[in-house]
Amino acid sequence: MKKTKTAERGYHHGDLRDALIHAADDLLAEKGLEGFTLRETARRAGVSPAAPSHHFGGSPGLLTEVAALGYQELANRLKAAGANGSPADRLKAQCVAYVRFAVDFPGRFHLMFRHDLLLKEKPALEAATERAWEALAKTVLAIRNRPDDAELDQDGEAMLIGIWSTAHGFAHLTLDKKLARVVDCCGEEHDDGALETLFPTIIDTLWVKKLG
Amino acid sequence: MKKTKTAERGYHHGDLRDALIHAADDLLAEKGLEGFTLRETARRAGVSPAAPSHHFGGSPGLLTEVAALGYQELANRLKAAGANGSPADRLKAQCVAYVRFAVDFPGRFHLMFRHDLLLKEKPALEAATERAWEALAKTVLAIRNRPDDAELDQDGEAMLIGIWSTAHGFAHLTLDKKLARVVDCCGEEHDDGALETLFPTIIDTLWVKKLG
DNA sequence: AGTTCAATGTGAACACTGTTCAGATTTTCT
DNA sequence: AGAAAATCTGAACAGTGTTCACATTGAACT
Repeated sequence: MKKTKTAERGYHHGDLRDALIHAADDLLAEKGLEGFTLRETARRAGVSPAAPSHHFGGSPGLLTEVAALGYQELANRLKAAGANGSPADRLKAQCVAYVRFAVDFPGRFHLMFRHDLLLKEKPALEAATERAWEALAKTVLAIRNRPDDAELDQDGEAMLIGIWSTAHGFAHLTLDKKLARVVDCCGEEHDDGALETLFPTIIDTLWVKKLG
Repeated sequence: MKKTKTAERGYHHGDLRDALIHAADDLLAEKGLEGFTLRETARRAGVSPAAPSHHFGGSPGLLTEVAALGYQELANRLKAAGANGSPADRLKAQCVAYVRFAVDFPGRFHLMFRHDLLLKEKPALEAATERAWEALAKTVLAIRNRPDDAELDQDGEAMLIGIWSTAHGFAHLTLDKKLARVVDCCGEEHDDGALETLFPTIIDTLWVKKLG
């Protein structure tokens, strides 16, 4: 069965798989994606450099697992943000939640969209992606006065892609500090300032104003 | 003076600087950003592995030069797309041009927004970025019925950021194949299909409809 | 002209990286 | 118990970016 009393300093770690995933996630949070290293992950888990490749078949295998975790967290936040309020409020809250996730976890976020580092066919990743996607889709359905479990029609999909693109692009530009020049005139906390005030305004004028 | 008859197989290459930049650009076009290597760039230019670092001080120095080239090309395309037509048409054309640039040069595009690989303070990069930015700004000014050389007010900047975010996010999602699931129902050439039909529709309903 | 001098490029080293693979170690199954 | 499967190691390999003493060259200055 599962080793519940593991991590006793044995030759066998017990649940090295999870330990490696979390070590990689921690490393991503500390040093960012560009600071990530398979060997450093192994070092933190206290195992040999070859151990991760043994469990995950290589670097992409491990990173895919971390990315799936990221999509899980993102889906949770999107669901929470889309829980209450009018459809317009839910939409706005979800867009802000999307960007806030990127700002809170830049390493995870960058990883999640680096398809050159991931194994896209992995079911864990696909399922987690689907959950995040559906959280947004439900809000679009609500906006368009459709039942919660309906299929998105073509206009709905276009709207969803547009919303996603706007949030995704804003997140990327924020992380790449491309908005600093524009925003630094408004206040010191430019990241939060742009996210908490400017970005909701954009979403509002873009998607919400035309609904009323 | 400048060696015009260079590349005669001498110890001194003559204009190795430009040769390295173009070798790197070619490599990016062939293998993408993840396939880029400083040593391979040197190999293609027919020089030793240490030569690039000597000229550019390291990998980021060289890549920054390539990124500046990319911003130049992007700015040219944006300017061309925003040359004729109504403000709304110009906006739509520029957004499509933005995404088309990303699809045509994924290596360059990815590089241009990887601030961890670039030296942001380099003037060549800053100037080229500014040119691209201004091409979009002029269109926003036209939409808002302001003179061509006016300053963007706060609403204008919000609009510009929103437009940029939408195009940027759509470009990223397209390159990361995140839209395949949605678009593959519409046709085989899904990339071009989404870019030439779906994306203009999105921009249209987002930004243009509210102008008339 | 000849000689200095800075620029330009080399080649070998260094400290890394991801990956592979035979073998050591441990658990699990029969 | 013994056999088989799972787990982890340690050393290798090819490849990377970067550094540094040293070669080579073109230009500038007497």
